Amino acid sequence: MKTKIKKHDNKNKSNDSYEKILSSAEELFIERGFDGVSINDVAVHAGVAKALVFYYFKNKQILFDTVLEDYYKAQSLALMSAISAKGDIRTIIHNGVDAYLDFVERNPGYPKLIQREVCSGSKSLEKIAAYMTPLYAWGTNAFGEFLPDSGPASKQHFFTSFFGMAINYYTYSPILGSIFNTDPMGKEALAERRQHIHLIVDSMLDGYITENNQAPGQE
Amino acid sequence: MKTKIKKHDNKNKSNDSYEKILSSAEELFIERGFDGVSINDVAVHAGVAKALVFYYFKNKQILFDTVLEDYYKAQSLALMSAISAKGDIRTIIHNGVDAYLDFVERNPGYPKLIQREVCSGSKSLEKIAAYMTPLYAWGTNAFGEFLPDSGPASKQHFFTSFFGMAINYYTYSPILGSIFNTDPMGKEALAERRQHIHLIVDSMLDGYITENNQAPGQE
DNA sequence: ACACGGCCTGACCGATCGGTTAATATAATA
DNA sequence: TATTATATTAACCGATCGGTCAGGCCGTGT
Repeated sequence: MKTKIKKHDNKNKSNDSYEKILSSAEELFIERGFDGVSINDVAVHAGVAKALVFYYFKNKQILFDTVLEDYYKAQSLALMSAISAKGDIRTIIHNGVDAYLDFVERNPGYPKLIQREVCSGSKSLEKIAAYMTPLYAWGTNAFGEFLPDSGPASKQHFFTSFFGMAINYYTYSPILGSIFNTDPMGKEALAERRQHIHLIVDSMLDGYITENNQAPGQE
Repeated sequence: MKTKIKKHDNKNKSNDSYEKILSSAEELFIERGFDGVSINDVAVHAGVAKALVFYYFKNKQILFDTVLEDYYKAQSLALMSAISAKGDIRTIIHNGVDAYLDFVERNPGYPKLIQREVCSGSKSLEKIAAYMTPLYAWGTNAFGEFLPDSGPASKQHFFTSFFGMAINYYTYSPILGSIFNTDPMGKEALAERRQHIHLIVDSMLDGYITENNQAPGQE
C-alpha cells in the first residue's frame, strides 16, 4: 500500500502549517511565557487562522506542552552521546558540560522557557521535572564517584550548584548586559563563559578528588 | 499643625485596604507572575472591589512595580550592614552570603518573582537591572581583591557563578523536590544548603587566594 | 461524475481582561 | 450642621481571551 499524507498523527508531520504554528508558538512562549501569549498571537505570527491552531492542538496547554516536549527531545538527542560516555571522570564531566553548553547556545530560549515555568506553579511542572530527571541523574552519578551521598558536600548539592551556575548566566543575560555593560550573548562572551565554567569544574575536581576518592571532611 | 490622614501619598500608609491590596498582589504575582494574575484576582483576595485597586494603583504595571520596589527596599535593608562591612575578605564574603540567604529564606518568593520577569522581556527589566546593580557591585568588588578584571577567571564571572549557584536552588525548588525526593525548602534542607554554599566559597577562596593575591594563571 | 476526508477559514460564543465613571458612604474640618 | 476631602462601590466599557462551529476548498479514490 502506498503511503500517503494522512491526518496528522505525530508520525507524519510533513504538513507545513503545523510546523509553522509550532515554531511560532515556540518563539512566542520563549519571549513572553504561557500566560503572556494568546492563541491569536500564535496564529498571526504563523500566518494562519486562529481556528487552525485548535485544529492541530486541542487547546493552549497541549500546544505549550508540545513545545516543551520538542525541546526535551532535542536536548536528549544533544546529550545522549555525552551522557552515555565512559572513561576518565574528568573527561566525562567536561564533555557533558560542553554538550550541554552547545545545546543551550544553539537554543538560548530553552533555559528561559523552563525556568519561568518552574518559578510559576505551572501546570507542566511534573512534565518538566520528568524531563530534568535524566540530566540530574547523569550529573549526580558523575559526581557520585568521589562525593558523598548526603550532607552539605553531597553529589546532589554539587550538581545543583553546577547546574545553577551554568544556566543562570543565560537566564540572567538580559540584565547582565546592562550591569556589566557588555553583550553576554555575544560570541566571544559565550566562549569566555565556557572557559570559566570549565575552569571551575577543574578547580572543584582538584579540590575534591583525593587519592582514595574521598571528599575532604569525610574521613 | 496636627497630622491627619490624607490622600495616600507614599508617606502615610496607615490605610488598611492599601496594605491588603499590596500584600495580596505580592502573594499572587509571586505565585503566577504578572500575566497570570488579574486585577480582579487581587481584589477578591484582598476582599475589596476591583475599582479600589485602580484607586490606589493607577494601573496593573504600577501595582507590579510597587511590589518589586517593596522587595527591593527590604533587600537593601537586609543587606546594608553586610555590604558596608569592612575587614577580612573571607569574613566579608561569608557574612554577605549569610545576609543574602537570610533574606531569601525569609522571602522565598522574591527570587522567583525576579527570575521570572528577567526571563520574560518584562517591562520592568530596567528597574530590575537597577535593583540588582548594587548587589553585583558589592560582589564583584569583594572578589575584586584577588581576581582579575577580565577573562574567564574574572571577578564578574565568579560572582555571577556564585549568585547563580545560590539562587537557583530556590527557584528550582519546586522540581528539586520531586527529583531528589526530599523537601528542598524544609528547615534542615535549607541549613544544609547553606553549609554547602559556605563550603564552596571556602574551597574557592582556598584555590584562588595566593600569597601575593593573584589568581592562578595570572602571573 | 461524485463522494470523501484532510485542510483551512470567518463568524461566532460566553467569559474575562484592564480600566473608567458616577454615585455613595464615611469621616474630618469649619 | 454644612462642607469638603477621602474611601469605596456597582455598573459599565470596548477589547481580547480560549475555544467552537458550520461550511468551503481541494486533492484523491472510485
